[in-house]
Amino acid sequence: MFKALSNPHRLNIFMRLISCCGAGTGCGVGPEKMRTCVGQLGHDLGIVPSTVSHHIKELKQASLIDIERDGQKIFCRVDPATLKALSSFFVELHESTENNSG
Amino acid sequence: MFKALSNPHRLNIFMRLISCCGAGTGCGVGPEKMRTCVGQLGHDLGIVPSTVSHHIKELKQASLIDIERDGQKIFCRVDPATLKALSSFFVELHESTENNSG
DNA sequence: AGTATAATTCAAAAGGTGTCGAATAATCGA
DNA sequence: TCGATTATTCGACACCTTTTGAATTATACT
Repeated sequence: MFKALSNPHRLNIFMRLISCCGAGTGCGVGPEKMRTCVGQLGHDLGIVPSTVSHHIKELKQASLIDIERDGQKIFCRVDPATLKALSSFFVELHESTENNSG
Repeated sequence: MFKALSNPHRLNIFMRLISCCGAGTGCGVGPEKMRTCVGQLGHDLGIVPSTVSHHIKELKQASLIDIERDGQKIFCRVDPATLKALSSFFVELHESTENNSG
């Protein structure tokens, strides 16, 4: 997961997905302005489709995002379970060190 | 920071520092069993000193750890501010998506 | 079927990363 | 100062990543 987030483009994609659509809602659901597809991500980030596709695959393999086809387009959303796990992971690390410092 | 944690050896070092010593206490303080130096990390992980040194530098540059010399040895500790920042970062991401899903 | 749109796969080039041994620097103890 | 211990720097090599264009696959529309 850290490896997936270590690339600036992938982190951008991840943050974009966080802000454009809730982790539980999924992209492609709701009005058009809440949708984000692979092509749109590439256009906004200034990278060609093949590169976006590669990064999307990496994020998916790391379980950071889910993908779903809707017609010709493929929509992405953050995986809520993974985000929650990441959050818990760091909270627990932080708490474990807080205990030792007092 | 994600780049620094993306390497298995560096993540191992980071986790070792988390568990062996509190982020606020620092290594090299307290009884010997709570100390962890560069050489010990290398011995436990099965990698040569030069490689450990390289990884330590990467972690330090990412502000994930602090280093401190104590005699011949160099002791490491987790940077508490960075760990707290990481924790807050994911907690906020998680909360922002929780709001959207309801 | 034929065309257009969207995304993936593939091969290749360019650059980055991880690893180690040898050499170097820093510290301690005698 | 000398030798031992500890860690860093450097050079080199192998491997991995990122990126792109061209070709391919999948879908939609007529």
